[in-house]
Amino acid sequence: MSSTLPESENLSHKTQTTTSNHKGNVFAEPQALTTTPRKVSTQSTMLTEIQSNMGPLTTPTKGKETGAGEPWTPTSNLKMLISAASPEIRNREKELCMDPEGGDAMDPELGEEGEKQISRKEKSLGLLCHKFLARYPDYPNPALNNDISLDDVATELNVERRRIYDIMNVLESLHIVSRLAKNRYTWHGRANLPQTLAKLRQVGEEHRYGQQMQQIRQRSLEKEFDSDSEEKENEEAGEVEGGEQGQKEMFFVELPGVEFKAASVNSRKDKSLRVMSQKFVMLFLVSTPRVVSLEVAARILIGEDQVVDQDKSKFKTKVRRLYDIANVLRSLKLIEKVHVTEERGRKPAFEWTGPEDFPSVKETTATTATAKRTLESRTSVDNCAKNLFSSPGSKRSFTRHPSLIKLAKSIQEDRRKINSAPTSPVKNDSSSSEFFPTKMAQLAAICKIQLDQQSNEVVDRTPKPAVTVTEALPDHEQRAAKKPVAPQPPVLTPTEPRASTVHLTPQAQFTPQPTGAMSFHPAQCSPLIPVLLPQLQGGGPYAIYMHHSSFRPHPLTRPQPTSLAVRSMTFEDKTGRSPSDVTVHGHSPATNNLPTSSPSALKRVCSERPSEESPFKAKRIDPSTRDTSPKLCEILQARLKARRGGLLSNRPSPRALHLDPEFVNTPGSSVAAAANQTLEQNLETFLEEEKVATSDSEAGLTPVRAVPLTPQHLHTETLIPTGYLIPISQQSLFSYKDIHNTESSKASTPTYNIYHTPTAGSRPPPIQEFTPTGLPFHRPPPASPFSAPGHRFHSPSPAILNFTLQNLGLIPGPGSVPAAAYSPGTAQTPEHPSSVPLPPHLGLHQRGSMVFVKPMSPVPVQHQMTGPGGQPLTLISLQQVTTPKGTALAQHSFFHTPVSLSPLATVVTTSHGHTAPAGAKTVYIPQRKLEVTTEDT
DNA sequence: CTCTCCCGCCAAGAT
DNA sequence: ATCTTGGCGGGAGAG
Repeated sequence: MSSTLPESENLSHKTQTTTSNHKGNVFAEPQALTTTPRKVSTQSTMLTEIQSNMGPLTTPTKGKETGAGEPWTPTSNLKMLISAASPEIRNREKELCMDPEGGDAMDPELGEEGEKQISRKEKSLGLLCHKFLARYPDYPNPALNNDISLDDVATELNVERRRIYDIMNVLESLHIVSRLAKNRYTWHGRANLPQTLAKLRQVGEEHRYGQQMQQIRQRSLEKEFDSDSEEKENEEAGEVEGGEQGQKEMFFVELPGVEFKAASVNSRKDKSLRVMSQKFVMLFLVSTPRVVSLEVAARILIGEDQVVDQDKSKFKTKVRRLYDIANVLRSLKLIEKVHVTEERGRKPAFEWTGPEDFPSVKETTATTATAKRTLESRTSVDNCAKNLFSSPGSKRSFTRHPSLIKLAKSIQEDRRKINSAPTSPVKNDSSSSEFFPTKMAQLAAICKIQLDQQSNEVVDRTPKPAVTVTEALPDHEQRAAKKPVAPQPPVLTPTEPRASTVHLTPQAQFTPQPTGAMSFHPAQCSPLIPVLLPQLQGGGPYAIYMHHSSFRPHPLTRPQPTSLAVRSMTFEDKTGRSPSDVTVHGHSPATNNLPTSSPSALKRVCSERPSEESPFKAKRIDPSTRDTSPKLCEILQARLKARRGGLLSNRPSPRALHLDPEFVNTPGSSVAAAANQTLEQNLETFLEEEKVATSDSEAGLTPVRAVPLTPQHLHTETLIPTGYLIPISQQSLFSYKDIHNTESSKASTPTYNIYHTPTAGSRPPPIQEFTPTGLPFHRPPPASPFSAPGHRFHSPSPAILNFTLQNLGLIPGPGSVPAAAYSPGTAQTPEHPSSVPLPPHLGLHQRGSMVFVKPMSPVPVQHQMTGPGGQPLTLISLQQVTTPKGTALAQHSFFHTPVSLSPLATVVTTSHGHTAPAGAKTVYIPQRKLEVTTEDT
């Protein structure tokens, strides 16, 4: 109420008389209207809208305000709500992570205070971004259409379009969204983030940003000494860096595999925001302390151009932009503001709080190499497609045209098919992977997230050691605490204002650093919780990218695995024992792995840094590529796709959607079917495994399965578990990892983990602790050596054991259905008895059926979803129980398909370092399956 | 004061 | 020509 409104605003307000048009599609915000018509509120909103009037017709253009009958903008409510929330809260949110609950604010009618003070903060880009992010899940189900309409968003959030562009540009730079067409963007969420970061890091290294930063820092010091405040200077220094020269300007870095965002790149010389944002992120990724001061960043960013002049103005402008970017990144929780106290004083800076892991560069490179190969082989067609879309530089003309994009996609598909051809050895080209990887990644991510969430509760991020950070910390801590579990976020329709607040909650969940944070957690909490996590490494798609720049000759020579090991399982111990038909192709030395990670953290658990993994992945990939498996995958994939398309319509409920539809649908796929039959036998074994797994899941154990895959394959994965979460104990995971890394690495053994669904209960962290021994099953008695104390992770998951045993023949096997019986889970789960919602029976016995959990997105993604209630869909919908077949298939596919590891896998793998004495533990699991695949074919 | 960074003009491109 | 994107920098709020 206070009168003090910014005058301008008041003035500006125009009535938004424009009520009239709204295009239909826009959904209106339901709610709306709040009582308070506050003029105040109106202010900004209206502005934007006005012009729009004209637009109505053809394009949906800006909507005017939602028409709804009320003139008042619905959004205004939002604002009000927000403002209503106490400022402190708001701040807190901003600073803290997201916050969870948040809910407070809303109800009050708020009418009262209204917007009154809309302090600048309320309008901050960061807050806006938050609101924006709250509307979409971090890991959206790829199946859904995750389109974002700028108009709608602008309307709903009640901001000018201009502001949305700022956000979108940054998000696009991280591949969180990609531009589809004119007013449309597609939401990818964080699924691609790991890849993107890996890529950016790589590029950053190539550009030697680290060095440049160093130089700049030094320079500045020198200057100081000198006395200067002025800047005279030497550009030379800048030039020296030279890094720039090389690249001159870098273009927008894309993830080829992922989607081509081709369109996006376009025009406007890609100067700014987008590129700037990427560079900025790169700085963090390459700088050792992970802290980058604004000044340094600005300098580097300016760099290319004329370092020389360094006008103050230019600098200033750059800084402004950096703030804009930083605000968005902050909302993403990738960075946090801090102050660096340097010699002279404290300077504003930002610290990276995002994921550290993600596939290391190496991987990337490896990938790259692979890609190269691929390229070589690639057909011209491919190239064309790629070039058109991927490379920014060239072809701008096409860029935005939607039709082209489609064309390109179709081409790629074709290509894919071609590749799949048996003969072609090569294959995997990045491009083909396109979405799939993404999807996979997403799925994986989802799982991961859930895990994270669970783990998070307790955890916090470790304090960062170095950096002199003076401020902010407190908040962070709090934020760390974010909400643990799932919440049920009230799902609101996006439109709703209130919702926004609410949304936060959900977001929080997601956000909580699924990606990055993890690293931290481990350190602290590790003891109890398993955090595990996963880093997502790669999100799967590693293989994909190709960088122009990066081609390096890395010939990775890897032995190709002749065998197709499709999946390998590992189980502990028994080193030799594993029936390996799996091929272990030589293990690579896997040397790397250095954990950059915190030394301190070490807890064994934590230890695993993803980075290490990289090697593995690469290897895995390779094999897979070569292997037949890819083919299968492709085929399946193709089918799936086809099917998917059809199916989509079918899907019953939205929830189902969340899960991967494809997955569900699968049954239909002829291929799969065929496979089934043939496979069945084999499958059964698998099934059992599964069952076990399931049961385990409850228990908390995770069985792992690995399958090699190439990115392309990934999509196949889709089949897999996307939605499917099963609880697992982390420990088991780790152990697997270890195993893998050592030897199996090469053999691609992806593992997949099962997580519990959140709903399922939050399983308490402690669970991990229990050793598998509890299991009903026995472990293989003999070999227990692995159990040796040293290993950090003790026992392998029972499931695995079972599996192996079965294979070995020790256990009865498939025939008996025992899964349920086995279900170790029951026995084990100590903790949350109650929690378990999905009891064994569900998962377990339905063989086919899997438990699906809704992926996290509480948020109603698309408007469409509202339904199920805002509730997060909880859980589990069993999938189609009805369709038995389908389910069955699904499973099969599940097994068969080479799974990508993607993030999940990575997770698993991580721990190398720790692994104890290596040799002993590693166990390989036999994978049988390839056969299956082969058969199919 | 400095740090942040909102606002929105207005141009470049797309249509 | 209109609309969409988005560079850019004035200038004001926050600290």
